[in-house]
Amino acid sequence: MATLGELERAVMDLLWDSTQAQTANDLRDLLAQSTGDVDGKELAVTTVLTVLARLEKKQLVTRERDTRPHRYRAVTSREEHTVELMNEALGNVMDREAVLTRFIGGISGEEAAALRRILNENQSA
Amino acid sequence: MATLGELERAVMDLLWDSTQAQTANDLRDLLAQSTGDVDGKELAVTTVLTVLARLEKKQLVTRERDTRPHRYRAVTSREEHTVELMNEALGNVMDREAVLTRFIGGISGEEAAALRRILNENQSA
DNA sequence: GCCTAACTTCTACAGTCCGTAGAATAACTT
DNA sequence: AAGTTATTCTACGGACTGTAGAAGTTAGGC
Repeated sequence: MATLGELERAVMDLLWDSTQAQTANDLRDLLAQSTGDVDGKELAVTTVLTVLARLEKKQLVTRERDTRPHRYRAVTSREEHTVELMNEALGNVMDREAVLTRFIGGISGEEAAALRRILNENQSA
Repeated sequence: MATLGELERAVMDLLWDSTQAQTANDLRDLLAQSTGDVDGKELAVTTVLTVLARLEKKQLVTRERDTRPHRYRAVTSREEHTVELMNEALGNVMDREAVLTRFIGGISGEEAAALRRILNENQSA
């Protein structure tokens, strides 16, 4: 699935956090703000466009080509994407159960409880 | 955690599949065989050594420096490594429960059953 | 109908990572 | 000491990422 670079990741985070489709200019401004640091660094808009084009090629974003400033949106939710990553990690392994056992051993009691709930719901469905 | 290249991954797979620590020469031979293809391509041993050095820097392998041909072994099991990857993927997300819900939706009934078992064991422990 | 301002695409370059391996160096063996 | 075997250094090409200027395109104003 190819891992994301830092800026690519930042852009995806912005797209995931907004249901609206965003223009490159919007994203550039949001990036300038969201860098926590007060360094108000503004990227060139072409930089953002390049990154968006690459994300589009990776099929992580789509763009509306009919509106004039093109508008971009994430193809899948952050959660869906995360699940894909998890499955990708799991993909190479033969003993999936062993992995899941360890994985569960590491999650919080709350989450374990949630998992139990989820599993039981699915079971009865 | 940095994603592995193809050769790095192949080397890790060999190390994970053998409890014995392996020398670079052993690994070179194993790689030549395990490439499925009959192309018996043998890498230069220095290539294998370079990759091992990089994996060591990434803290995925350790080497015994006292034996003369150094011997290399994986630091963690494949399963442990996979869990780390999964947690890394999960790390950026706020709504972990949503991810886990989707994740579970995608696994087989068998695995779901195994999960239930595991969760219940851990609960009573 | 043409011009300008806004927008998009093309091209480019430096930095990092990976596959690959020769050259140089170090360590045994006899 | 010389030869053999193993390790480290150095290097290079290709891919990917951050970055952005240059060139091309489009739509609305005059």
